[in-house]
Amino acid sequence: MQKPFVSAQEVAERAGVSRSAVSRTFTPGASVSTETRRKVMEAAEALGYHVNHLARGLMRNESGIVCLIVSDMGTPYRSSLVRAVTQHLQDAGKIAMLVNTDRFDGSVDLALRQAIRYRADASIILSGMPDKSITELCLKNGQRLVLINRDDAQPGPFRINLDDAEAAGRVVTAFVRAGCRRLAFANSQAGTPSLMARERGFIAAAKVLGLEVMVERYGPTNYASGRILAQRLLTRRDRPDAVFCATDLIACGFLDAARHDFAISVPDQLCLAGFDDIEQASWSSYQLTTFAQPVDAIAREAVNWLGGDSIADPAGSPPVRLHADLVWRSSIRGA
Amino acid sequence: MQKPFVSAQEVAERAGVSRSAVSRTFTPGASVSTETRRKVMEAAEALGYHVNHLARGLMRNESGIVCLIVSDMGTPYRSSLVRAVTQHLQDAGKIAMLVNTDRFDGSVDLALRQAIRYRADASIILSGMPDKSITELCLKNGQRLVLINRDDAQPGPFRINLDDAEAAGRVVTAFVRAGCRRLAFANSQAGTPSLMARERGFIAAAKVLGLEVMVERYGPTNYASGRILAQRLLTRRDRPDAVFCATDLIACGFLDAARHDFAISVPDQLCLAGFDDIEQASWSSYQLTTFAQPVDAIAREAVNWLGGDSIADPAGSPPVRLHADLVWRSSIRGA
DNA sequence: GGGCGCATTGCAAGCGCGTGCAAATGCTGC
DNA sequence: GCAGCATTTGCACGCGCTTGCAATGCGCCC
Repeated sequence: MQKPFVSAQEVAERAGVSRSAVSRTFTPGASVSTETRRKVMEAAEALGYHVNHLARGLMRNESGIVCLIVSDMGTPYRSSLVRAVTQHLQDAGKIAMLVNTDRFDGSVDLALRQAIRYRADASIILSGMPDKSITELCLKNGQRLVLINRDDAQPGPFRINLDDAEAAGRVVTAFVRAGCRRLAFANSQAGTPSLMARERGFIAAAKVLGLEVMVERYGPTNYASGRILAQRLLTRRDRPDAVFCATDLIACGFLDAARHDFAISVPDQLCLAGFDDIEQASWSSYQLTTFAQPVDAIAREAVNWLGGDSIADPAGSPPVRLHADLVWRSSIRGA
Repeated sequence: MQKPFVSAQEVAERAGVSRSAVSRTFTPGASVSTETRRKVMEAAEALGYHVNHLARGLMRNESGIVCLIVSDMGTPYRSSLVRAVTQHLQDAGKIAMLVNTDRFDGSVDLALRQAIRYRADASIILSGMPDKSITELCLKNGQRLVLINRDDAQPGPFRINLDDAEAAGRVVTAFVRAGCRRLAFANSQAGTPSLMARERGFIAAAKVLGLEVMVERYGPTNYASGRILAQRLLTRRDRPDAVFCATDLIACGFLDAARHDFAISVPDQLCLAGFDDIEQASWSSYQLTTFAQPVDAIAREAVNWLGGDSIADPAGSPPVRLHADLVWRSSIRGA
């Protein structure tokens, strides 16, 4: 199709050595004399030679490619996670392949197939849930699998989760300490494991203190849903005085609706908390009290595991559980 | 390193055909009888066979990989662009490889080297500017190059730009129509071609109407810079009554500072415009009048060009120039 | 029945690379 | 000078795939 790239062969000829010498020059830890190495490097430089990683991957059975499977990557939290993961992958000498699964359900499976085709060393799933059969196919082929924030029972993949439920408990404490009694949880209808864990944790912690929780669920996990949820919760006769939003995006929408549509003052008349600590949460129009996703730690954990000899534990290890710090801002009284 | 994947060889044996038959079955347009195709498919299914795209790329001299070179991908505009591009690439049967260049200067060159190593069919540069020598290396090797929103004179790559200057002119009109006379431009210090084009266009259009423009530049292109820029511009004796921010992110910061730190009402006392139309611009706390980046059109344009036989025009074609629609919201009076 | 054209199939070469193995080289010590 | 050793080098094979070419089989028409 196109002019072929320069090959090791050509470099070898120009340098007056064998092709293996070239190969070895670019293979760390191989045996080459400094003299031939110099000659090879010189020729390579002159010709603009770069090792063909496709061919190398073929030989080594290790492509260096890691597949990132993501939906909603235009979203602040997701994009920051993608950023962190690619950064850590690069630092580890690997490269990220990005697959977008926005389009339709089942595209996670398609994405994993794509990962297999390109012989990715691993796939990191940031959203959605693959079919059991396909994950098994991946694992059987020696492809590593990382699931981030999607704690299903499914064993085999390496899983990284947050202490969602425990975090939700901390919010209850904060709300009650601020004098709130009418608690509500604003969730999306996505039903993601981590979202549900927050919801359950919130309800459970409230129950311990003898408090009921109004739960409302609507739409996808975004700003618009937050507005709708506010509409629903703030028009109730027993209007809540404290709302935990499953996500910062929802919280932003909720807060905007509360202030602008209902003229409710936050935090005086209404306490609000979110989750993720997206950048917007810190903007002065929001100043949202929220939980910080340890994005960097998540990425580090995932990439480290990929590097390690994790064959030791045969798919039986429990999920890694990371801590989400509570970031105090002014959407809850009495910081 | 790891259990090898199942190969075409094994499928062939199981199906009782030759390896070529398997290959042809998975090559669209190749000559295979329906009977053998069936047998092959059956065996492939049973064994969980997937064509090795690394090997295929080796033969065809066409990997199907397109390298995306990005910085600040946690940012709303950038991430939405990445999203759109990967989506279009997937629809075109290609796959995106993501390289993050946040770390340091010169990493764009490193990224392009990486693209060459993986024999990417093309590289799309969304941020930063590669060295001339390295782009030449890419082009010489038959790798296609797309530059988005970085209009440097450098010919060779395919370039997609917006009508930044013209858009800036429209803002001036809107400001003047709203009765503003003291115009300002709030820019970052990044000095990106498109940012500078907006600045120059704004100044030029104002001059035509006999108006001077106060220009302030500070820091990177983000919210925090917007706040600082507000600090600088709004403490002037001849405080501006209309500010065009180079970016929505800057505009958000500027608006927040104006409202919360200076108790200035927008748009009554101050008209504001941004650029990009990030999601936050539509949030009710901002309601920013801004220019919509035609993200989808940009992505489509780029991917289409990759598909076409663009060898026809030998690097001499002028940049494609797309139009940025003005989105009217309430940060300028008199919509 | 034989010759012809066509669709299908298998063979084998080759894409660019890594690597085991054996040959070659350099060096040391006697 | 030569055996003995360590280091370096080249050869050749194979990774999984595509594809040109020749061989095979089939149906068709004269």
